[in-house]
Amino acid sequence: MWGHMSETLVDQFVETWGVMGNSWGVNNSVARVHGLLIITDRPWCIDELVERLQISKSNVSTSLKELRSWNVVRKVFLPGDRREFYTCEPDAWEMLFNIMRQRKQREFDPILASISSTCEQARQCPAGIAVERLGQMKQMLDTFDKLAGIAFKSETQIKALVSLLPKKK
Amino acid sequence: MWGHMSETLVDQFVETWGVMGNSWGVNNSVARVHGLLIITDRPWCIDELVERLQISKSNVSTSLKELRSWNVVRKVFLPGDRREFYTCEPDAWEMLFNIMRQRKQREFDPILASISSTCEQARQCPAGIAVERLGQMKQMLDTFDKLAGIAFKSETQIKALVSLLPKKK
DNA sequence: TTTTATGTTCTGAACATACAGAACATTTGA
DNA sequence: TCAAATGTTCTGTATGTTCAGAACATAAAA
Repeated sequence: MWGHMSETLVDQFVETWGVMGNSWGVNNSVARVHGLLIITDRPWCIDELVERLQISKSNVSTSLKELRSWNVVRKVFLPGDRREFYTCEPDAWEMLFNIMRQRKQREFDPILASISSTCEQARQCPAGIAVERLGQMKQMLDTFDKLAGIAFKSETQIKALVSLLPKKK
Repeated sequence: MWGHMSETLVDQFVETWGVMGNSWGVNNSVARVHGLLIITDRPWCIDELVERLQISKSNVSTSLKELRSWNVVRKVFLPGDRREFYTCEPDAWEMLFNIMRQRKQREFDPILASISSTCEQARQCPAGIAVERLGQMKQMLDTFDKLAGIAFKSETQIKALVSLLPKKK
């Protein structure tokens, strides 16, 4: 009806996306819902997702909430239908950048702040291995921070650059 | 005895490193052992770690095994001591690259293989949204694979490049 | 050999996470 | 109003993870 790929192949992709989520600390259901939205690229409502993925409505509901908080999924309304439909960011790279931005903000920035604070306190200590190592770590995190800043600011250029890489292996 | 930084600051760093591990799917004990080895930069034996971190010997033992499997910690023998000591990779960037290499191999490569296989099977299907999206995903993962290959091969240059970035915020 | 020092693996209890179903809330149409 | 449709949040159970202590293994010293 919406695509021409067999159900089995869609399942295969959804399954793989779920496994990938696991590696990255994303709940399996969340990742599978996301995978299905990605591969089918059309709006789904909750009950359809329940039926297709065979998971509970509450699970689908919370998974969608999570996905929206990562800015990779959004609500859409279909004319003449009062149900809420969900669809994912259509551009794969844009999706990736959204996720990276969020993760940096939630998981990296607080760590950098914490290390910086420890580093600051350590300035009163006499020099030594520990102080030196702490500085090294902070410097590495700072570099990461800077690189991320550059990448997120020049997103369009990065995507253009990436598209210039040879396509075929 | 080994450094001049206060115990409290070491604890602070170890704690932060543990939290950071959590974000990245690394067990808290594993990350804390690693954090302590990083910040003190000297060989520790199991019983010392038990005493310092107040966790069980079995926990320390398995944590060290895990860290060795990531190539970020290695055994060393001190002359006249039959205990096994453990120390971490001294270069922060080298450490990061080791971890990235391992994670790519364990968590990314199998996903890429799986998606590629699905993609291959989909070539017999008539064109459609799903097939197109699948191709997009594969292309993105391929690009990542290529970039990682380049980065790991030119590790030294990357490190040099990174060191050229302005140091202060 | 036996004992002691050192490390690893096994086991069960405590803790955390995932998730279905129930209960609740809200909106729309009768 | 009330009933039906749609979504969200709560609650208890099942499943998975973490980790201390016990049991086991190995090697050095006595």
